[in-house]
Amino acid sequence: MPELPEVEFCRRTLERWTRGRRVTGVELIDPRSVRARREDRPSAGHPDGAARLRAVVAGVPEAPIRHGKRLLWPFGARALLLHLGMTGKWSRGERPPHAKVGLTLDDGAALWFSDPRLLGGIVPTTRAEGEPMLHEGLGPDAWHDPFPRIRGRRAIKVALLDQSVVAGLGNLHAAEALWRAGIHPERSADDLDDRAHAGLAAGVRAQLETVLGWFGDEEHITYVEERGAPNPFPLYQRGGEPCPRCGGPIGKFTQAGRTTWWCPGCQR
DNA sequence: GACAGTGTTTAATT
DNA sequence: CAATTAAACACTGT
Repeated sequence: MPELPEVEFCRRTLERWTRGRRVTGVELIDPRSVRARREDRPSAGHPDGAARLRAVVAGVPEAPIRHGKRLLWPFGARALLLHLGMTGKWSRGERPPHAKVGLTLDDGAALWFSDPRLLGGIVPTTRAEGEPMLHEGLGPDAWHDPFPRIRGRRAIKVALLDQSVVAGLGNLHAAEALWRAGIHPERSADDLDDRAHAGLAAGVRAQLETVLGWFGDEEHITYVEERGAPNPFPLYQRGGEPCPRCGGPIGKFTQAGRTTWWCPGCQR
């Protein structure tokens, strides 16, 4: 369930699973997961998805490239644009529930794309067309690129969720980054001085670095994903619990239709 | 049964 | 024009 660190982990695992391999089999289990255009909704599955998918993976798989939450996975001259949506996941081994696409490799391994809510998708395209699709409408990558000076009257948390401002942050990590920076989620971007902006950039970097560090380079079970795994976040789904920094109760409210968790004691 | 949920797009509204 | 809200997508878990 992916924001930038989870998508980056997905990128690394796909690269590791397929380096030096070829795809020998493709199974399109649910045609709704393959789209003709990036912005298409699940109800508009690609009319010729299976054939287009097969044509792409006939090439030699290369390392996927990430920008924000999108991945471009080149296979020679063709490529797949991947988005995980809310519940998309690539796994290896046993076929998971809600598997939408299966790939068989020449080492016998099976790779699966599963996505119960169908908010993710796969767009078969060419490398040439995929490159602009990877970046279209997105601001600088929150991890690789210099953090932008955010402007506007909007609440800073809402601006952080706007992928055209900065690409890769989602509801969870945006809230945690603001907590790290000690900034109130409803402050407007224009209201932040240079010092607060620098703190925000540092908070985002620290948040992403921390979560990327949890994954490391090896195959790991991810936190919230495993049912019953402990929640490692100080704020996420912890309304009413004490803030680990100031001890005050964590609060939550709604912004732009999403739940914002925050600490009234240490976010000004 | 009701509702929230690590996402994105489009339309409607203020 | 800037910004917000609602709805849609489809399904699981509480």
